[in-house]
Amino acid sequence: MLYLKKYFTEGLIQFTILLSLIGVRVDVDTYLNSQLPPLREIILGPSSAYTQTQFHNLRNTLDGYGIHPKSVDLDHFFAIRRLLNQVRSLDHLRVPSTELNAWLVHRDPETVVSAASQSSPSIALDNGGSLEDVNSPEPSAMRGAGSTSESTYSLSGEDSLGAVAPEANQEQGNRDSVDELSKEDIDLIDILWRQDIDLGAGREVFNYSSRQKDDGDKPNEVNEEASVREEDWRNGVNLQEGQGVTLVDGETGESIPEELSRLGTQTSMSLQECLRLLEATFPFGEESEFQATDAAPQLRGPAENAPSTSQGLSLPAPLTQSDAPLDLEQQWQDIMAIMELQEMDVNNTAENTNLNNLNNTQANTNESGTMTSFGVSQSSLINQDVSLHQASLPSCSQDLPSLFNSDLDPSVGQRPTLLRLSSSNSSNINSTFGVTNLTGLYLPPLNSTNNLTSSPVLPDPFVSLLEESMLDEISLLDLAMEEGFSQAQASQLEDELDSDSGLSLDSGQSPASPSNSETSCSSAASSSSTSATFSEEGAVGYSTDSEVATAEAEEGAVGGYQPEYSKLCRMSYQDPSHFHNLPQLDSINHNHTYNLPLASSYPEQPQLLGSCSKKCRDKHLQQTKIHPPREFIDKQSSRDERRARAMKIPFSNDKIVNLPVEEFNELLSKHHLSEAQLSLIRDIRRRGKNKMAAQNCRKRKLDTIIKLEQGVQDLRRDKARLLKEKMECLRSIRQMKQKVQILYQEVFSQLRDEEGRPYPASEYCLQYSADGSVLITPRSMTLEQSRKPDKKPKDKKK
DNA sequence: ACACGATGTCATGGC
DNA sequence: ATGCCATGACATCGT
Repeated sequence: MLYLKKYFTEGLIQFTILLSLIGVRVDVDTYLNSQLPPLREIILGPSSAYTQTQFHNLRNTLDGYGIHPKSVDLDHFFAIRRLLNQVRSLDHLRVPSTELNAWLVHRDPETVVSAASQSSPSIALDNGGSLEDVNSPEPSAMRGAGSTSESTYSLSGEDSLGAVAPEANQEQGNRDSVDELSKEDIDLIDILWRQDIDLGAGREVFNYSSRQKDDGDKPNEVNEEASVREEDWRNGVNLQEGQGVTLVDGETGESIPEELSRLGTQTSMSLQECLRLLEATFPFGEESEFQATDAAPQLRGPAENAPSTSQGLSLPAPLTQSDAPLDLEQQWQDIMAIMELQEMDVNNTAENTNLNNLNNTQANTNESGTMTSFGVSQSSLINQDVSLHQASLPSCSQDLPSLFNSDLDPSVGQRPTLLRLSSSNSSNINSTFGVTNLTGLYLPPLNSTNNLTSSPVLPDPFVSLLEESMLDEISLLDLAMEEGFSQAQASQLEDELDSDSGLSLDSGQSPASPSNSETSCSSAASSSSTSATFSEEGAVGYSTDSEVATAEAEEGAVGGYQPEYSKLCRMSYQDPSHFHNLPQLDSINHNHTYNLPLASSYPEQPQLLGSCSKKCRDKHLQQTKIHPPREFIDKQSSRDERRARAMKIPFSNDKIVNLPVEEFNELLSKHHLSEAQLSLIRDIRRRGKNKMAAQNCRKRKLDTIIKLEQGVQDLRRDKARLLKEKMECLRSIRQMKQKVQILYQEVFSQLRDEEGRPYPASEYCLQYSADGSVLITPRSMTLEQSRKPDKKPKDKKK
């Protein structure tokens, strides 16, 4: 539980975030696997499945190797070959393009990474291997070439150690469950675990433990080592070896131990064989080739490949790259490189692997071909994995301080090229990560003590990455804004960009729908044989459909009563679905008789229908559409109509309601009506008009609500747009600051004191005066100036 | 039986 | 002063 808890708390969150960003399929089970043996099997299945796919390629690659010198036995050779293929296949299977991302992820939660590597067949192993490789500064007797690389990676080794230890712990836990560990092993595990807790603090101890095992293995010949390892694994020490061994082997940067551990975890069957294979293959320089060719390309992507292979092979490559002109920025680049080494060992290794691959291509044509292709893919992968890098950054940021503290190894500076590349990547990652999350953070470092190292200056790649990250956010906003900007998206954006509670627009569509429905209402009404045309207000000027016309003709062509029409409108307005319901629509259409003296025209129907429930009427209506008007008479309509009829009003309610005052008065004047009749007519007119007014009023209310909702949406869009603009501005500002920083470094590097010596960046810095002049000032002065606006211009002005 | 929405009606106020 | 309109409040009806 402790392991799980630790992993979850420390790295799982970040890891999950990264995974989500990357879209990589990383199962939490992988982590659990280390802890929970049963879960391994789950992984094993898929891995095995993958292996099948990979075999062909792997065999080809294996063929390229030919018989390894160590493999004396032909049978042994075949067995090794087979196992190797399996191992490779596993690697391939694991990490597609996304694997690179996974590798980075492991870097960040170092402990997690290692654990994941072991447990998860896919990614973690390689990482752990790389890390371990880095970690183990010990002389890798196994690998001559690896030794050189080791020194370079030693810096990162700490991190890796931290990462490795967890793996060991997890694996131990797993294997403990399977196998029993000796007290020594347990003690060692505990030590490692403690170290893991410190995340690399206990590196030495860990290395020592690993070394012991490794040393024990190393003295022995490959076969012996293999046997020893096998024994360890059998004993349950495998985990330790997986850890420690990987460390030892890791010196070469080879993830072999991890792979072996994987095999052990995945399939207990082939451990011995795997060990033999590994020993046979790896002990020599070929190991690097092996990884580079096999593992690197598909599985690990650039990053993963790099670690293992890079160590052995990478060294030359960096040197070659070192030739590249680094004049201006070397100082800070060196620093950056150091930082990057810790952080971006993966990247370096990847690049190294690429370089190594290039170098090796001549030696191994077959593999070289694959490698070159992979190298391209790797680069692409790196670019694609920007998000992942970002995710991994946090750990890097943590590492930075230590880097500064540890200060710089001259060796680091010696490898500017690699460092640069890697550093650029790493810095990008770091910077991007930090910047994305903390926009303002970047600048302070530039001005702050970091200026000494000039690490703050970010290479262009960083800018690009930053921009990409920025663009991603912006793109989201754009999408939201430009493309419908669904409320869900909008809400997400707001949640992401700004935790602004605000109104939930979820209801927004529903309000919008009414408006749509309203329009649709008109269209529907027109389409539905009702040629009614009503003003917004509602019911003015509707023309009845044919049926209505007939009804009116029958009834004496009373003016259509608008309320019904408005009713239709309202129905549709509120709920467009009503239109779809033909019966209702029909009823509405037929309802024009509402104001008419239906009693006269259909004296009988209303009564019959009135006795029936509305459902009954609906049924009746459906059955007998021939006489719709009868059925639509409701109480209220019938009430006034009946009253009018009872009062023997000579004209329809429709006319009473809708006629202009003048005409209405004329109409009344033409007929000799009693006071009761006149009163009733006025009441009918009043009620009818009030009805329409009420409908219009309600409609206006709805319209107002809709408009308000739309206004909210518009405001949200504006907000998103403004945020986008803000992001763009911030981006541009960052770019400008970067440029300024670069310029600063350039200028500062060219400054010389009276004796022609360059100013140490640690002691001096450039100050920008208000008049635009630039002064070089001791940092102590700057600190004082920050407190007091005193400036002592020193020497040069530029 | 109750809640809710739709609709109609009344009363009121403003234009 | 009258008519019209808008609107709140209430009642009614249907779901």
